[in-house]
Amino acid sequence: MKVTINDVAKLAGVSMKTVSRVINKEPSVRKKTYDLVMSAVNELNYQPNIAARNLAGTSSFAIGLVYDNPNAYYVIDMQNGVLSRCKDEGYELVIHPCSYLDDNMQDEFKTMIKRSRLAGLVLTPPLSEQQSIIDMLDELGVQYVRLLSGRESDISERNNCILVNDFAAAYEITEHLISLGHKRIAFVLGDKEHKSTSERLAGYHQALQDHHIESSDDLLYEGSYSFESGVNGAKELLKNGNPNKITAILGGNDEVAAGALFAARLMNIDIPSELSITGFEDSPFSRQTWPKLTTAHQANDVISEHAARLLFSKARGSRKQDKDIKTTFTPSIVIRESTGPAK
Amino acid sequence: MKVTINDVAKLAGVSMKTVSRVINKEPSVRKKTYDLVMSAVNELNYQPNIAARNLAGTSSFAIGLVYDNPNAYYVIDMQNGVLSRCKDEGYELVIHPCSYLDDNMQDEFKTMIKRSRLAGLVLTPPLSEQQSIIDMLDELGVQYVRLLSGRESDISERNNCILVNDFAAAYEITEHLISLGHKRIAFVLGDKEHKSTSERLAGYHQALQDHHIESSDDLLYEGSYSFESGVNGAKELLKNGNPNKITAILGGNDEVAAGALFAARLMNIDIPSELSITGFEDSPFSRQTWPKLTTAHQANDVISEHAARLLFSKARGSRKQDKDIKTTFTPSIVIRESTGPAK
DNA sequence: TAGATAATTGACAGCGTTGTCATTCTGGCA
DNA sequence: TGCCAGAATGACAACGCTGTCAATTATCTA
Repeated sequence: MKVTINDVAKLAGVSMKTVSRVINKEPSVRKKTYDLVMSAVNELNYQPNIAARNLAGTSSFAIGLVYDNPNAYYVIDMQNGVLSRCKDEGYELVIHPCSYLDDNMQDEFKTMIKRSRLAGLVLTPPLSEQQSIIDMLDELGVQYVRLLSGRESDISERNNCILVNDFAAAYEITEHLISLGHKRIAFVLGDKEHKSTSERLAGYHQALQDHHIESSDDLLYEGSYSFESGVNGAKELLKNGNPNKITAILGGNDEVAAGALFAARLMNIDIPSELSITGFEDSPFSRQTWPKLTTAHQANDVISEHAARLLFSKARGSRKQDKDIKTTFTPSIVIRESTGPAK
Repeated sequence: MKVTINDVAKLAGVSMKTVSRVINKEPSVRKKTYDLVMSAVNELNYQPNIAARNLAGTSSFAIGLVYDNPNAYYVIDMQNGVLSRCKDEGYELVIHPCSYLDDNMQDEFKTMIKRSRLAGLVLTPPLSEQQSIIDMLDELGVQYVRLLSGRESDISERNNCILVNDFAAAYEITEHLISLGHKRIAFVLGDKEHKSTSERLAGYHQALQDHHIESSDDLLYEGSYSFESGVNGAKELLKNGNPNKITAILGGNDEVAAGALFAARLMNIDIPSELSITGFEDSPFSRQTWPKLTTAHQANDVISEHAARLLFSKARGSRKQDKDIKTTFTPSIVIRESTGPAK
């Protein structure tokens, strides 16, 4: 019934260990031997037993994806990206959602890691930004790759980070609005603990400054990355102070932008003739609102796939960086119907 | 550094096997011994090694979640539900997305199962409806629980199914519309291969019949469970034949309903004064459209958690059904702003 | 209280790999 | 041809747990 490495060895007329070498692509196996073993593997349709490999080997054949993000689209994309890489490498993926606000989390997390002896971890924001987590992982000696919002320049330990340049994305979006004649551009910010929030804000500020438009704090709403926050932020921004002056709103992400759109509807403000709204990320969301959102495309599945690549490359202990691995991603603007000329 | 079962045994002054019994909650361990072992476990902060358990034991400490569903909200909910149960039971979750249209899928699937020797599988629709998959699993002797759309009566092998009564949900939604005075109620159906589609259609028909409203094929649009399908379906239904007569549209699910809403906007049709629209599932979607959707609430996380419960209970080989496990779920209507009196 | 039955515990051999280290080839060079 | 370094292979002991079955202890019955 179940085929073991011994069966393959017997059929190929070599030792167990040689089969092991072949399936692990270890060097110093003669081509002839390699082919011999492989044909036995195929003939018997041999599948190495993961549990045994995990037990016997120094590291396991599974990596973990750790996230604390309520956005379903985001998580799924991340997951699929990592998963596709895992499949290619013959690894398993262990999913670990965890709330970084939860005090027990760190313990539980530690337990999880000890139990499953993962080969490595992919950390997504905002968890990837938590120094306490990083410290713990370093202490435990666990490999990890962090997905971070940032620019190439400002991260020191580049070799285990994948960067998303939210600064550039925000700059581009803001510039797009400016080119449409907007001057009073508001921003409904995401959670302020998230690095992406400050990066996007910085990009926005830089664009304004470069175009000699003065920024003002009453154009900012400190919200969170949620639909509701978008609703509330837009309501607040549009009612307060100089309602008529604001001609464009940057949503912290697509959900926020969708919320802003919702609020505009409530207030009978037409989009885009009276107000332009933009998002970030280009989640399916942005194509399902009315009107469709101008946003910055961020291929989360591709990004996470590269994170997994990097992790495997590190796990293999290859010193030199794999050329196929891209470690910096810059979202690019997608112009749809939610933005138009300033009136 | 790493604590093994032997360390615990030594500290507790019992044999390895007794520790094993304790951590596996096997019967016939004296209370005193149990406490002794447990305190040793706690003192050493012992974590059983999953790989070793998997290798030594007859079945592994991991279950799989298999899905083929493009809906991120759906998948995430399912995943979280199963995950929360896994955590309680000390199991790992292996995620396995797979396209049921793909010919290689079945092979790949088989490989995956052989590799990881999962304790069981949770199958979500539409995969759970594929007879070929079921046959394969039976042949392989793999435990599984199916999530299915259906009524209690019509499933024979009840003991490994969790049912969602889409019939009742559709009936209730349709009745709601009828009570608002609607007579020409259209339905943008989901993928016709999905059981949920036929169940919802049947519930709709039954409600119409019970209220002596005649149904007609030109009130039906055969689409799929996507936003685009909702857009196209609504366009088609509202332009064709008797455009003015249709006063309500049932969306096959929330995405479809959101699409229909989008189409209505395009056609300058006001919701709900000119047209009522409803969804299914009560995904976050339904609260983020304008206006918010009347829909049927379906707690996918709770449902999948129960699926996992059932799976574990079966894996444990308990003959009698665990009383805590609910195997039938009936979504209940949530009335929001997308439905109103027929004009 | 003896004897029998049931409950509890332990010894030990795997589970299917990989790591270590010893052994056997191979080809190159004197 | 003979010798040697280095490449290729193999033998065997882990890895940390659970299953099996035997040994021990507690409990019950007459």
